[in-house]
Amino acid sequence: MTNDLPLTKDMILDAAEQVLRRYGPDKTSVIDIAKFLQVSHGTLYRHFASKAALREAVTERWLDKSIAEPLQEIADRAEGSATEQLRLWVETLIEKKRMYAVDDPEIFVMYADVTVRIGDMIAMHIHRLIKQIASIIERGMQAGEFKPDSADAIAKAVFMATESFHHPAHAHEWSSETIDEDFETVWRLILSGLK
Amino acid sequence: MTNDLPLTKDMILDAAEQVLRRYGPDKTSVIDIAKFLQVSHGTLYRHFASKAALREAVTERWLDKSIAEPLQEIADRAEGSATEQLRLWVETLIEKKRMYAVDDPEIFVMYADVTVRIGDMIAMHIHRLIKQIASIIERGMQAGEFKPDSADAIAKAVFMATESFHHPAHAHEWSSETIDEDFETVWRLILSGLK
DNA sequence: TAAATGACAAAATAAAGATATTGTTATTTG
DNA sequence: CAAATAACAATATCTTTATTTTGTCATTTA
Repeated sequence: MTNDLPLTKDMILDAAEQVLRRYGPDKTSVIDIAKFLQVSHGTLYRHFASKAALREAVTERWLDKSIAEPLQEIADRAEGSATEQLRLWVETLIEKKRMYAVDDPEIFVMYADVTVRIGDMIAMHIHRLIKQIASIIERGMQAGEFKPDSADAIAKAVFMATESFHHPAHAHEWSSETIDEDFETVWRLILSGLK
Repeated sequence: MTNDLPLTKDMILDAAEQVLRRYGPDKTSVIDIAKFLQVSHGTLYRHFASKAALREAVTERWLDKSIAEPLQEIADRAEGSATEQLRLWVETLIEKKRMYAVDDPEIFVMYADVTVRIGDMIAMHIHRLIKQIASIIERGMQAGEFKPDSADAIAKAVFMATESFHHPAHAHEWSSETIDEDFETVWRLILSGLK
């Protein structure tokens, strides 16, 4: 088809994300995405093995740029109190999840969907986040701010102990009136375990 | 119908539970349950407002006798270390959930189902469990074993911080090889917050 | 000749009609 | 007359068929 080529993976992902957002995950076909790009749908199979693979790629890219990267920026700051840094990191994770659940429901649903079936991709995403926490905790331990221990194990525990506040299966609880004070109490509990 | 009457709510719940267990939640109709009891299906509507109400009642009774009551027994013990008692209580909760997820999958699915939609009934069940934790923590505080604080708030925090290990949405994670050490680390984190 | 196409089979989804279930109530029965 | 029934309407589920979508691949195009 006469068109501004070449067609890249990223162009397809951009198109897929837009169409997915407009029609929702249930109603978008790969033909819809191909139409949007003005190519034949067969072409997309040259770039992605299956519709599922395409959806996964959209979700993965979204997780990276919307969640992991902004958090990485926080985790990389190597000055000031690790306690405050850790708190900011977890608060930001929670805030972003809450925000996207409301503001970007179609993509959030796709993410929640792959999460409950725990795909490889989600496992890697979570692993990356836990590594970020570990790096903050490690710094806090070296500064004598946190008591010495296995940073990796503690990081995973911090992630798990706060799952009520960021795991998509609990999204319906996030509209509770007491959710913020609940987090506050959990946080105090966790924090005194670190000190 | 010529039968050993009268028909009680509990008889219906017994029958419903058996039929539900045999056919699974998707495949059992109220006609199936009525057949099992050798009564007309209309009769069941004399005792329960709807099929949903009947299913809820089955789930509620199961939660009470399989989860809340055994835990109540542990929470009521007023001797020995509150630390150990709290640990036993939480371990028992986790162990029972894991066990029923495998051994009683049909009922567990019904329970998981009403949980994600957080019905009133589940909210009450959770409230009851948190009260049990609070009573243990209160005793620990009075004995000087835990530092003084709002027992109710802390109890909720303990419940929430351990949800990865007992909330049905996380059931698929329970087969992880590291689940026990993960819990161990979370528990240490929480416990030092109590002391 | 690398990339896209279009024609095709297989699989999934949608639509329509038939069947079964849920829920109500007037009637029956012990 | 209290409790169960049986007949009924409204809803939901299943079944069958038609349509669409997914995925493959031989052919075309730049």
